[in-house]
Amino acid sequence: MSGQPNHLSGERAHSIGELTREFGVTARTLRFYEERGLLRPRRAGQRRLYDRGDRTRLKLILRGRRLGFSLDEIEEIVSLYEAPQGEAGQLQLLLDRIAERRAELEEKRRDIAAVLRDLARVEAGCLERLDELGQKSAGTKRGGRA
Amino acid sequence: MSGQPNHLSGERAHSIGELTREFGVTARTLRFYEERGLLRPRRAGQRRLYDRGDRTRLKLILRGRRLGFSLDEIEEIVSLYEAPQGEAGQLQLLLDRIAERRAELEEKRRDIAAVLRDLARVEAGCLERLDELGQKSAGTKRGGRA
DNA sequence: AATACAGTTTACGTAAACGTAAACTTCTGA
DNA sequence: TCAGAAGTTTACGTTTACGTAAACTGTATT
Repeated sequence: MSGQPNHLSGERAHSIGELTREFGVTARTLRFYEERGLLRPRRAGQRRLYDRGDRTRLKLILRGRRLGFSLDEIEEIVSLYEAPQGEAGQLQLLLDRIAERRAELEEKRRDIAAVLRDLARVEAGCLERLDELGQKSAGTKRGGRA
Repeated sequence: MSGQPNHLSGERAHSIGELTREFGVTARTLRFYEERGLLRPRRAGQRRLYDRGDRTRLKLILRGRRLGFSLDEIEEIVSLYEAPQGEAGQLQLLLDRIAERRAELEEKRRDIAAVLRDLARVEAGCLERLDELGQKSAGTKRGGRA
């Protein structure tokens, strides 16, 4: 008899202020996401109460944001997670959309690899150059003459 | 005696139209990037001419864009590639900035891994469900009796 | 009762990254 | 010579993702 309604199991719900501190976003942002339909915290009177599910969703949202997805895209991605378990046709559509997203993500991954590689090259050049400088000035700095 | 000025070596320069087709961006975008200082094509009269260096920069820009970096950030990253070979202090600063960017990129990489993992889970659920459906309707569809 | 604090709604403001329209030039082929 | 294509500048418009200010509510503390 373990219930689904999270607010009945022993999970503390969080205020909007707690959420802002925990995730480093402003209250405005959380309200905006709610207005967009990305979050649906329940209410205690007027006050918003965020349970574990809301926090999970928020994590997903912020993850998508860091990856440069628009809120529309994020909505789509998050909705994939909470798919309605439809019939065969729906499932196939879902699989297709998953495949699309996967392709995008893998492109991003390649992009990241490329940038990291480039940065490594620049870094190597830097270190080499620093080494040269170290050679030349050996004796004239810190290690002077004693 | 191989010169640096690219337009002197045997490299064809490209018009703005060619660039738009090659990279799938609009002319407005290219002009905007130039206005922002991200690109500096030379001119033949009024017309812009993009050489290999410009195309390389554009690739970097678009890569950054796909990763969700702002144009400001992209400018910073691209500028790392064309560092001025300064003295020790400058080099150290450059190394620091490279480290920062690397950290960001690695966070993005983890984010991507997480989303891919989640998508894989959803996909597995889908396939399982599809399989169940396939079992139940076996015989009543396409594979009838024959 | 007064003050403070956290939260609420409503609404206008804004920065980034272009889109779009207007009016003009420059070259090229018929 | 003239139409059409490709390019140019100038300038205002648009979307996204919030920021910010105003005015109000509820609860707790002094």
